[in-house]
Amino acid sequence: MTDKNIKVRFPPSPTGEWHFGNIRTFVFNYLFAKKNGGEIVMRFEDTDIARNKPGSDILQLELLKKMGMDFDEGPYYQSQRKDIYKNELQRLIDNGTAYEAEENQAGTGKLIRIKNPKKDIVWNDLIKGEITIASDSFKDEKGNFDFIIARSINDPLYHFTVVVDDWLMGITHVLRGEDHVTSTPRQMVIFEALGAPVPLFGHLPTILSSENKKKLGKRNGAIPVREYLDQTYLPDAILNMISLLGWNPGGDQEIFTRKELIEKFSLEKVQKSPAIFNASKLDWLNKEHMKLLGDEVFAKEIKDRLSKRFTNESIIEKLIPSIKERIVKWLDIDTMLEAGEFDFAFKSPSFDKQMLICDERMRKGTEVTDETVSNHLKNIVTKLETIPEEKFDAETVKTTLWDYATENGRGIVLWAMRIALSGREKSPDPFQISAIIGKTETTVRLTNASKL
RNA sequence: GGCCCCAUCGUCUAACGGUUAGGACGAAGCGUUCUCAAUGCUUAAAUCGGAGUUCGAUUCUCCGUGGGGUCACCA
Repeated sequence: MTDKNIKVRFPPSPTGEWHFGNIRTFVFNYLFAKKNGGEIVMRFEDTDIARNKPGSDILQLELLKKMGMDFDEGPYYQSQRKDIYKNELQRLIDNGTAYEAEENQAGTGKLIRIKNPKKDIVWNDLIKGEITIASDSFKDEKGNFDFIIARSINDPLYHFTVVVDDWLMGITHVLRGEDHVTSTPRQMVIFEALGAPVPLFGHLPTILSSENKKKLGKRNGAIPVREYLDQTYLPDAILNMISLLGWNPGGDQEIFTRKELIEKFSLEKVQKSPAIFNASKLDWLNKEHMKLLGDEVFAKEIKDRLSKRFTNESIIEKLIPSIKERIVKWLDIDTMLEAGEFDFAFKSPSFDKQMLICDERMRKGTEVTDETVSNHLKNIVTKLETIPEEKFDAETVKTTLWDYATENGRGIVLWAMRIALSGREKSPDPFQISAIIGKTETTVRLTNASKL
């Protein structure tokens, strides 16, 4: 079911970077357009020169690209369309729906106000249903019912430029944040004055900050989406996360590919009430999406990152499985790398001999001396000597040592072995380490430790 | 405050007017285990309140309460 006539828009103002609240609106427009075979127009609303941040349009475009969200038309810049607005403004004055009022504050001309139709304005919101707002609500503090649409004939304001553009660009569906609900009747009045068809409106519930449950914004710690990308969260995981914020196709499924999201999206299933962004779910989703990528991608990411510090490729290769299960995002590999968590694989550890003795919890009351530990390590070496070089894998090492460890206290024996091999309190198990570093290195490290 | 919108576990949410109100994240506990992870199992956790309609309301209506949005010569 596609409708070639559907056309939506992305209309950001270039005033900074997007957070989840901003991009969520674009995601829903994107999903809606893709689902229905519609088109997307990109348009920068930069009529307030004072608020614009130079370069942020580029940043926003880059983010869209990184997220894999494309558009079909534009980007337009409203600042380059002043002639169009001027003509339309003049037309409204001529047809009597708007008029020039008092001098503006800047003293650069006369304000243009639009006549209040003095009626209830009703529309059927795609998400919220029928909404009625009386045009009397346009009244400002000074009691003026006719709201301002331009500072002067050369200086149009937001409501006016939006309407003119949506009309001229053939926008059929305006999907935007709930914060625009009260500006919708004003814009409908402008559409009417222009003699333009009114598009369909759908107002998405706001995303609230977990901090103070207010609309997400720079003030309450809204993190730019770019930072999540920088932290190597997957675009598809972010897309999945955002989509589920205020929308759900109706079942128990949580993991959606981009394709599935597009297939299943529908405005009817959009929630009416605001949602709070929950970062820990993103971690989980990201992990799930990494799994979807497959083993080769894991291998490549891990190799690329480890080879920045280490050169022994066969060891890097052996490290892959144990890394794979520990990470939530690619950046975690770098973090672990910097924390020295992989050093044991490439060089002998140095550690204090106290560490070889496991703590009370593991030795369960048994007295352990340096000497017993030393003997255990020597015995382990003796047993490992019996394994042929080519059969020195984790499984074989384990079966070779298991009974001995069990008889003498697994906590005592295996802890000592693991420390002797890794020098770390937290690491993969000693059998895996042995397999990674190989027979020779294993026996050398164990022997050295037994002499401490 | 006026106007508009909304209301299910802590969070995201599911449930033709009939379900022991389901799932997921997170949390807790247990199992496995030498550690950390991972994994498996288990548990706790919600229909805002009050009327009404109905044989029967999470679901429909009204009132209350609560939350959010918005009230610029910003967008």
